[in-house]
Order: sequence, then C-alpha cells, then structure tokens
Amino acid sequence: MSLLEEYRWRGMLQDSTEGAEAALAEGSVTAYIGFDPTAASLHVGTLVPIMGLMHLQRAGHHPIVLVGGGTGLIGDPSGKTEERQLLTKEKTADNIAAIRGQLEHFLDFEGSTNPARTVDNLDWLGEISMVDFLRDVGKHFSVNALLKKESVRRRVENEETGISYTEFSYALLQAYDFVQLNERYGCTLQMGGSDQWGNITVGIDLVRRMRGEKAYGITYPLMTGAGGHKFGKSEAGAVWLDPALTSPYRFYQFWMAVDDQDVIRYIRYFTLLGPEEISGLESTHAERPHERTAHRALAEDVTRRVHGSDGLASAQRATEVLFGGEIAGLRADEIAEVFSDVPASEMARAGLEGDGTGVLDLFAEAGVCKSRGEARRSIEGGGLSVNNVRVEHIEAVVRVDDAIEGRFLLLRKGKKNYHMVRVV
RNA sequence: GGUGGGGUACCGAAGCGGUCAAACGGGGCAGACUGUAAAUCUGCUGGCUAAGCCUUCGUAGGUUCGAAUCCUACCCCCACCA
Repeated sequence: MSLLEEYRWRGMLQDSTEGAEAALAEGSVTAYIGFDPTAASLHVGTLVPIMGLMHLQRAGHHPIVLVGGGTGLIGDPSGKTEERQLLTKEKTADNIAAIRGQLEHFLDFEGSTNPARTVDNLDWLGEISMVDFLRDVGKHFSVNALLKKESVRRRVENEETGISYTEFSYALLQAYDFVQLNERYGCTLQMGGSDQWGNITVGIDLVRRMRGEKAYGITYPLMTGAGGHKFGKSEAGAVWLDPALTSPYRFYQFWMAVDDQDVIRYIRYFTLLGPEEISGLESTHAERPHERTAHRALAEDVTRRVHGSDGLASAQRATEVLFGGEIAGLRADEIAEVFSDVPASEMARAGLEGDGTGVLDLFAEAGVCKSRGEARRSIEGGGLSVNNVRVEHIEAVVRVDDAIEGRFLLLRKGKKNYHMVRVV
C-alpha cells in the first residue's frame, strides 16, 4: 500500500495537490508539518498530523517537524476570529523543547536511513532583515491575491476586530519556511490540517518562484466527533499528551469513553493497526459492542505509544479496580498504587478526628464539587460516594475509621469521576 | 454624522415597579436504563452559617416603602440611512 493509499484508507486524506502522489511513489520525499508552540504540550487534537508524519516516515520518507518559534511569535489568522495574544520568546523556546520530547514517542530521530528532524523557523526568521525579506520574498506576493484568501478576508471584512499587519504577513512567513526547508533539506512536501490549505498552496507557489522547484501539499481532515462536537476535549478540558497535565489514567479513559460511532474511525486515525485487524475489530464491535473490544484496542494502543508500557499498565490497573466496583477488599498500599494516577489531594488527619468532617466540606474542599451547594445537590441526586458507597444524607460525616487503613478516602462523583484524598 | 433598536445568569432569549435568583431553549452536571456507548426519561444548574441571609440583570448615580423593570449621565454593541 502506498502512502497516499494508506492515508486514503485511513480517512486521513482531505486533499492533495496535483503530482503529489506520483512524487511520493517515485522515491523518498522530504516533507514537513508545522506545529504551533503556543502550549508546552501537544494535545490529542494534534495527533492526526503527528500520525501523518509517522506513516510518512514508515513509508521511507523524511519527516521534518517545524516548530514555529518564529511564526509562533506572530500568530496564524487562519480559523481565528480575533487577533492573537503574542507569546514571549522565552516561553516559546520552552514550549518547543517540551514538544520535541513528546514527538520522540512517534517519530524516530535516530534512524540512519530516514531520521526525523526538528527545526525551528526562528533560525532563519530571526536572522533575515526586514529589507531583505521585503525585497526577496514580499515581491512575489500580490496583496490583491492575499486579500482573497478566506482566512484574511474574513478578518478584513470584520470591521470590529480587523487584522493587524503582523498577522496579515503570516502567510508570507509560512511560505518562506517552505522555501528555506526546500533549500536546506530538499523538502518538497508540506502537510497540515485542511485549514492550512491556503497557506500551503501559497508556499508551493513561492518555492516555484524563488527556487524553481516543484513542490506539493497534502491536507488532513479536521477532527470532529460524531455529534460534530469538538474533538479532544473532556469535561476537564483539553486532553494533553503531557502526563503532568493529563494523567495516563485520564488519557486512557478518554479513549475508552469515545462514542461507539467514532471508535473504528479513531482506530484508523490513531493506531498503526492494519486493515485486517481493524475489520476484525469492526465486526466484533458491531456484534458485541458491550465487550468494548474496539475501545480497549484503541485506548491501549494510543496510551502505550504516549505513556509507555508502565503508563498503560497503571492506567489499566486503575480502570479495572475503578470499574470493577469493589474496593472493600483492597489493602491501602494496593489502592495507593492503583490510584496513583487519579487526581488527589491531602487532608490533615486532625480534621477527621473527633466529630469528623461533613461530606459537603469534604467534597468541596477536595475540589470534586465546585461548592458546598453543588455537593448538596449532587447528594440529593444520588451522585456522590465515598469508598464506592453512596452518600445518602447531606449531613453524613466522615471520620478517621472510614478511611481505608486510616490512610485514604476515595471520593467519587457520578460514574467515573474519582478523587483520592490522602490522610496525612 | 443622522435615525431607530439593544446590552439579562455558561450561551441564546423572556421579563418591563413588588409574587424575580429571574420563564423558556441550548449547553453542563447528576440519576435511571445500558455496555464506562448512543438515544430516551428525570432532577439540578449564583453563594452561604440554607423554610433565612448575601451578591447578581452594561457602568455610575437618582426616584420609590420597594427597581432587572422608572429617571439622569456615561460606556459598548446592532440595523438602516449618509
């Protein structure tokens, strides 16, 4: 299966420029995708392009990850309705280092034949002088054409927010990146989300004009869930790859809780499983959906890649216990181990002695409920439990001897929101 | 610049002197059902020392026993005209 056939089969191909397929079939191609260093971690929303690069590398091509240290300082107007907050240079540099580390789980940076590489466009954007840029790059652009670009036009037409000269220039910088990558590494292919199509074609154009070379572009569809809702957001916000921001347990749970309708599609996007395995999962899932075979396969595969076997194992242990229901027979050290991934807080032992602590305060202080009022309402609706035993009364009190071996209290809201309180 | 309309809780949108912590819809959270799914049904959705109190209806003042509702000024939006 060729790379494009693979993309197509996986549903990852939105669009490609003419000749891209032939060029990829002919030999090894160097391709790049740009990532925004706006946060210190990638999140599951950026997983599609990352998987795209992974397939590319596996097909024998050279992936380049361009981290936009320079453009990140500017801000892409695409898909935004408002002017972007600019980041400091220091912040951007930190983010780039963190992102690079995460990408190592997906791409091989060491391999001898076609190693991946990371580049920062600040290397050339930081150097070039204004006059040079305007002479060498700016000359090739027609403002008339730029104004017709969807991303620019929407902002220009909006009298309220408008668009700054800085953001207006974004497309030029991205196009110039492509030229630089072509010159330095022979890069001839740019990939990205479908919202990048405009920027990509501008880049291809500039490569042709400045370098006299033919370049190509490929875009991926933007991710959405079955209901059209945003992908990659859980109740707690974005799902990050950084275990400090989203624990392996939560990460695993995110994939386990995916809608039935989406699960097979996601397996195609986010795992390397082949057609046979996937069609096997598809029929199992269709026949016996309650066994959740497909969900498990998806969650395991992605969690292992991002958090390693250890991260996966602890997420699975926690899941087994949490969804198995019974915790009564477990020892405190087993619980500590299993729940190491679950959000936790500490509480002074003194608070549980004597008259103990009211459940309302307990849940509110642990942050499980936003306020005592919310805790009260949840209890009235039967939504809270301590150590997997439902709290029946708002006046219920928790004492030291309720803690498991005097060390832990396991709070739960709803079916799957767990929280560990360590008694110290 | 002119004329008219408007700013209400997370969002949309009612209310137009007391019965308004504010209808209704969406979203969110929880419960039931199930399979940690979807759909459906039910409850909750400002805070608290909770049958009471406190803070909220663009901002600041004023009238009134009493204002989201009336008056004044200011700020910001929208539509049409120029």
